[in-house]
Amino acid sequence: MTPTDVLPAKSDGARPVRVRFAPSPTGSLHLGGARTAIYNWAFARACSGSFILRIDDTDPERSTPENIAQIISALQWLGIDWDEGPVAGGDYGPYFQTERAATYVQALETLRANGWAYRCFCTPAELALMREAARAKGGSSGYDGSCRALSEEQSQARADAGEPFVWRLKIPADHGPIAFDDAVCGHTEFPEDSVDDFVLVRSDGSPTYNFASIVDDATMAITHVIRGNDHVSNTPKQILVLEGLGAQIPTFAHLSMINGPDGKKLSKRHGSTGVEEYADKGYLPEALMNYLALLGWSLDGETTLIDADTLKTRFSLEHVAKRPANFDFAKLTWMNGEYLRAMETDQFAQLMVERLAREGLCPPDDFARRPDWYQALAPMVSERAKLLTDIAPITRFLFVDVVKPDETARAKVLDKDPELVQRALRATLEALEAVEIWDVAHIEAAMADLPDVVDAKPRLAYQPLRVAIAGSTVSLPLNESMELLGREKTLARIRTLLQTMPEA
RNA sequence: GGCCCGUUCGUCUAGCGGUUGAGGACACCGCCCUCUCAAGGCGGAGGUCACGGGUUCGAAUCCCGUACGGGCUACCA
Repeated sequence: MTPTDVLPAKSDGARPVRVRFAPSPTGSLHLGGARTAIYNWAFARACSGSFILRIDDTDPERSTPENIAQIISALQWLGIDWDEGPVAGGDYGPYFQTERAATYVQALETLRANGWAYRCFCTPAELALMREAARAKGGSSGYDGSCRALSEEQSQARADAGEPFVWRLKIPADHGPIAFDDAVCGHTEFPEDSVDDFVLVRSDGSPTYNFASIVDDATMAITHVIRGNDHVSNTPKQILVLEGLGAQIPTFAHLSMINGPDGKKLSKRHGSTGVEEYADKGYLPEALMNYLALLGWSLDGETTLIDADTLKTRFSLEHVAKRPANFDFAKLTWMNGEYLRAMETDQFAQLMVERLAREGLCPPDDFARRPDWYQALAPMVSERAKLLTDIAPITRFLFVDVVKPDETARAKVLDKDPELVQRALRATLEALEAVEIWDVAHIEAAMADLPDVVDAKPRLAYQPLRVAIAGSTVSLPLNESMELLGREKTLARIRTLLQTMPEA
């Protein structure tokens, strides 16, 4: 097999769309990476193309199996599926760069055969000096190409003698500016002298990112390279490699960066930057995907709630914004609430039990044991929760044995008008003790005239009861709460609170 | 230093030369609903479209410059 066999033939015919997400596993999947993955995935789906996951692990120092596993599970959590890559397999593998050494060797062979590569023996010290001098002169600060002067014999002899060297790209002297039409940024041009003869293969034989990545894109027949804005300056280098290889040049689409709320680069300082942290914090994958999709892309400027199915059919590169976006936690959180409320009752109830069980408030199989109870509770909770982590605080009073009035309840209710509290609680107790059938309808009927009985405004008449059963001035609706709590517990809590009240 | 890019309400965005007195969403404020909190409904405030020059009958929309912000400038990715 000759090197060119692995390269797609140059052709003007429309190729089937193939895009890839190629994270380097030097850390977990962060928000920016997740958005890039979502755009690639949505684009592939909308074009009926293929979405490929490739692990760009050419940095041996920082790449770890743990990071790879984490990235994969984060993508799965988000609901992103890939047609080729780790787990999925595919015809263009392997999908780990560390397993693709042969491909890079072949690509280098092709480059050499085409006169596009040469050995460089310069030492790091020499290189540093060179950069310094170039920068002082005020021009571009790249490699000056001194090893180009070496003849093939000299070069080979020094290599044979064991002198360390790297392979550099030999950019044709009269090349001219390198231009490409970015699907997001539009026409982009780089002067030829702004790109230097960069390193292709390190002295240890491993390929650099700018070489391996684009060779893989070519051999994997990638048609659209959708990636972060930080790669714009790498693009001319990669195009040059493609030219040297005689390979087809894909369409590039560079996405703007995501900044923190303060407009500065997103970092831990702003809160969570890793996708899995959002799962822990109680965000739904659908909400995170929706939010991230809208951070730099819009469907029509009006629609804000966009589900995965819509993304998969309507996503397009044309509406991707050029400018960087600031991450807004408040909007993400609002959106999460929207998705929570849109959930089917049973589905939400299951999530609820999962969360409660995690807190030790109920057994893991509690939903199966009393589905009706949870189905009644679920809508009241989903209406109030913004995050999954809100569930436990909201419902805790239904699961614990005793509730203790919190500080606000003390100050604003119990201590404020003890006399009214006792009056209201006694009246409530009396009314509830008479309830024959313990359900919302009967409880409600019994409680309806409480304000008249205690001669207080409704809000004041009912607050003591709320404190008694929930220990708080804020709770789920009372009648429903009492039904769910059960007759005995409800009455017991009212009596308990009454006993703690000072004698009037 | 050099090379590239960006700049519309606090934030995310719509806008591709006239139909825009710049539209939507989050957040904020008010009212309604109401046993609290939410949810929901209604309404409000918030933008001299970074700035300065052009081009044009007409510019947020096209061109040039300035300022500010960002990226790259490694044998990192």
